[in-house]
Amino acid sequence: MNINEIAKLSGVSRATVSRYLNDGYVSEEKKEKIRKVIEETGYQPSSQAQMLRTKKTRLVGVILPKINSDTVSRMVAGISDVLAKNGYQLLLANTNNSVEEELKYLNLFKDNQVDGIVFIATIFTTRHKKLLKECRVPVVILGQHLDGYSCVYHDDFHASREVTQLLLEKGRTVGFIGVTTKDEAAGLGRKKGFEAAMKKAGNTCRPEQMAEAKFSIESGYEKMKELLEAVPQVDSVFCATDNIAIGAMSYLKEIGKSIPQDIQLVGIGDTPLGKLVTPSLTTVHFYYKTSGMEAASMLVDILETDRTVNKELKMGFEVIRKNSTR
Amino acid sequence: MNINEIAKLSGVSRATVSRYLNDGYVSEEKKEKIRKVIEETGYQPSSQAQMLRTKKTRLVGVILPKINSDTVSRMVAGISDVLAKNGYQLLLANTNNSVEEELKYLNLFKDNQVDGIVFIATIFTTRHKKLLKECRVPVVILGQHLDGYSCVYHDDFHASREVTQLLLEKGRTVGFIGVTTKDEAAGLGRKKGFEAAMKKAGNTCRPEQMAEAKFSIESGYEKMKELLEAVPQVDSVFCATDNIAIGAMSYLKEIGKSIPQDIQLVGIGDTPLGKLVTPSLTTVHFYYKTSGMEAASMLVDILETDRTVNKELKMGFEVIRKNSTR
DNA sequence: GTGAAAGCGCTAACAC
DNA sequence: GTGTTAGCGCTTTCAC
Repeated sequence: MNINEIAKLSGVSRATVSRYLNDGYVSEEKKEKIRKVIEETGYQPSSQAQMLRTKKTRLVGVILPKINSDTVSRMVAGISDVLAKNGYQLLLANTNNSVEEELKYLNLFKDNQVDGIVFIATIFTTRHKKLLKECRVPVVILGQHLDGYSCVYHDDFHASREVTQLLLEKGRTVGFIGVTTKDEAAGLGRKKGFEAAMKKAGNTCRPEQMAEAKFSIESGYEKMKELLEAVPQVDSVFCATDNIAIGAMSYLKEIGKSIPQDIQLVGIGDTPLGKLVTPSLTTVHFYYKTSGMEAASMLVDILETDRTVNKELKMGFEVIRKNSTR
Repeated sequence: MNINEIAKLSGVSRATVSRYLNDGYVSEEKKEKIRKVIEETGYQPSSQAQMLRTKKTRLVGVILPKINSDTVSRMVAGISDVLAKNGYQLLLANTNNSVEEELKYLNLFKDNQVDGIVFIATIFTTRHKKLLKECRVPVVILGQHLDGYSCVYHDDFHASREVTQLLLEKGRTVGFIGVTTKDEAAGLGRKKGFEAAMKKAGNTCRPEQMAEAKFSIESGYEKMKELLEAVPQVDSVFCATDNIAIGAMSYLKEIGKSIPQDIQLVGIGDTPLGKLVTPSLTTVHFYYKTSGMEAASMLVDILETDRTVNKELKMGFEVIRKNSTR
């Protein structure tokens, strides 16, 4: 069933059917005829032919490191809602945290496989930047900030600083468990926020009080152990993610430390887990789903208006004070 | 940059370039020339034109109820891996648990928008079945069983039965908190498994010992409260999902019941949360990511071999005995 | 308002 | 092995 058959059955030319489907510049009488035929046949225009002809795919590529992650899947939920509402479809590219895969998809998408890209980035290598520059379709970066590109990101610096200040209200010796600073947002941004708060309070953090974990509960457990062995007098610990904090908490409970009396803890991210551990975790809520919606809106806006001006949107946050702090 | 320009630059016809790109039936000499031109120009064939010409999109539509859910996102991770490995791309359709949206996407995909569909289903209405029958592209159903269709599903019945048996080892009065039986898998299947175990043990479960919750922690909390008020002597509770069990647990802890001494609990799903609550939750592990991989493999197999025979794959499970049972 | 005709970029007969 | 040619299904001038 194609447009020619519909035209024949309706007794009009295929151009008229096309007009009916698009601008609607058709007499009422023929409109009605065509409508009826389409309804009877269940005709759907071939999106492939439309794509070829119009050079628009109405597809948005979403490149992300890991779909089965709480934060990422929330972002995708937001992206998906906005795209659907605007008549775009979502092409999902899961890179499994591999830089090579990221580059592969960026390269695949960059020449009009899709109309636009939402890139949930982790780190930017020079190869990333090169490919991004070569991109012939608009890109919005989500979760990271990159100069010269439209992006939606979280205020890691201030979130981290505020939550550290909370620790400092009742803390003397503060430990830090971060993640790799190659990650500008969760790594570098949160570390700087932590340091800013410490400096302002006139407190110091020697290198042995600082550890670098992976993004996992297990790693949080390990690093907490190492940190406490190196600096037994620690009475407060900043963890760059909730998962790390939860791992740290489980180690502390295991060795009989009471939280927050002996040691207080904070995380960042406000994951479901953090609400359920005992004591519940003091953390920062980031609006992940909302940021996904914002990024998608930004992209749709660029797509619909051919605007080229870059926007940078820093999302707010909320400190969630629970029972893991004194 | 299109195939004509590449042909001109390489000094061959565009058919030869096409052969180079596809079957490779080209002399070494010309191969080399074409290779060089493609490398220099960074040419990528237009996938839209290929789709139109070949009637293959190399796209698989994945229809799912909610992407930001632990089980679904794990399935998608598995699907995504297998599709990528086989050169397919993943078109994500998030229905937000709306039947209308499900039908919309099924309708959208059914006439060759995509080469195949993975449908992570919840419930099947007659309209679902009608649309599925009209589908001109292969469909694999994931997470539910539907006669006459290829599907990959979890053994809810036996999982539920086994975990109930575990409760019955040390339990007398067993409560049940399920979910809607419109959901054949998590609702009906698990309920039947529970009842089978009860019957076999010569135990009975009166209506007031059975509740129906939504898929949320909050709902588990509510239903546990109602159940305990209706039947105070309950000493064991079967919960159809981990989240429900976690909600139930938080209510029980709140009113000072000790788990598992006063009341023992089981869930199903082995979610990350269940490992972290205190006491850790006895549950059943389903291989969600693996089932996603299996479903995608099944679909790819159908796509590559034009086979039409339906397969039904029931995935195994593992009972995870933790500390919420006596 | 409507139809004829061109052509998007590619693949697949077919002829050589 | 290679080139010529037709045509996938649609949209978009252009002329009427």
